Amino acid sequence: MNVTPQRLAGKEASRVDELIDAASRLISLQGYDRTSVRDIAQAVNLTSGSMFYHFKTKDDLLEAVIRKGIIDGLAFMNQALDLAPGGTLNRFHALVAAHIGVVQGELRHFHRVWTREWDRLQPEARLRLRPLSEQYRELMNALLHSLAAEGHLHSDIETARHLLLPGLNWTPTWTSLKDKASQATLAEKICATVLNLPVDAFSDLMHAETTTGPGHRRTID
Amino acid sequence: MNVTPQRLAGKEASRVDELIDAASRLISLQGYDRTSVRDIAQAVNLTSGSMFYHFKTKDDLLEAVIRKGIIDGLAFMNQALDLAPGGTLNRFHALVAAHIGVVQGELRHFHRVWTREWDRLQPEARLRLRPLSEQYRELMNALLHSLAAEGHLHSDIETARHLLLPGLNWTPTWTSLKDKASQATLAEKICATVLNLPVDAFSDLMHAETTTGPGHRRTID
DNA sequence: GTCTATACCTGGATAGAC
DNA sequence: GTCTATCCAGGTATAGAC
Repeated sequence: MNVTPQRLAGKEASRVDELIDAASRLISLQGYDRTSVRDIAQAVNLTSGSMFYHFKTKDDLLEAVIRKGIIDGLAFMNQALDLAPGGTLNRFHALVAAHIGVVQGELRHFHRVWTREWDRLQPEARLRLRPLSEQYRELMNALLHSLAAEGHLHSDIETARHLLLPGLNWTPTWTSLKDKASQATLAEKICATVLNLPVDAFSDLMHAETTTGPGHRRTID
Repeated sequence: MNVTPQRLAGKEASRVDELIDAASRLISLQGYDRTSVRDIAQAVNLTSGSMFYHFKTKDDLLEAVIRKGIIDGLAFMNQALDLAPGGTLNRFHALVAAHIGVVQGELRHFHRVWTREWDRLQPEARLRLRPLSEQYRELMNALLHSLAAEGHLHSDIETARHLLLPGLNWTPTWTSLKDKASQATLAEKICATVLNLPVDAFSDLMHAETTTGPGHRRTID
């Protein structure tokens, strides 16, 4: 909403952006309460006093971190969907892989702050961010509906989402996958699990779909 | 391990127990860092100074809370398994329902502290508690293996557990179920989802098993 | 065992010089 | 915009009386 103080001139990240970045990293690693304003300011070579020029309170900074996390995450997910081959199974896999990318990749600190510190937010801040996070969840929801419509998913959709998302968000506690390839592999395993299939069976189904499938995206050319 | 100061005489909970109880509630609601020793002490009509007679540090109290949470949770789960009718699907449902009971019932504050504050523990404390929490996870693991052996579960077992447990633990964020009946209903929905079945189909399968099933528990009488 | 008093520290936030 | 200096609230933990 607000234009950054130094009228977003060239390329160098504004102080606000640097602060948001450093805060995401430190809060993700130490937790909000254990991360002092002094810590964060120091990380970008500022003194604590100067931080309050850019953010009125520490809580405001937290909100900014989470907002950026959701927005960047959404962009990442949408981009993955745009690049995904047609066919519901392929798109499902792409979305799951993308979410794993968010949770394990460069956005991982933002995402962890989002999920772990969400209820440290002031109630009004939660209200402001809610529509954004709904959008995120809705992406997954839509795909689960498609899976059901095409007869792949037989269970209750809400319940499936309630198992899938926390499970995905929790993956960093038992594995750490920085590269896209291993993220895609994990995504296959998880997609297969949601459909109660062996991984190979899911793989085959998915690839079959790309070449001969219902082709929601196939052009007629 | 240690006998409580007042040689565990009659029935009244010792001070230590009261403190652990109050701490679990407050920490669950406010988070560890935002809950002061003064808060906790006051909740059981003590002054902060007196608390340090029972626990050397605040960290020790946190460890005690989590330890009790795991131990009581284990007891609850084992009891549920003992009472469950024979048949793997029934036992699976009983275990899932029991875990929901832990997460949503009287032990919910303990469980939340366990999952949310685990990484605030000192590394040595984590090491001490690890064997206990492994035991808990192993209960679910064993049942997923049985499900696979009997041809109900086709996906990778580890992955299934990695989806199931966080999903279960996260239920309080979207629903609050205090009574056993609605907990059992939710458990059915979740079991069905793990097997990618409509709820009714799972229900039928499960009840069929009780009357005619493979009967691991049926006696020959 | 529990209280009171207090030492000691670190946190968020502000004021005013530059 | 950033720094320095500072205020003040609140935290953990200890000492010693009762």
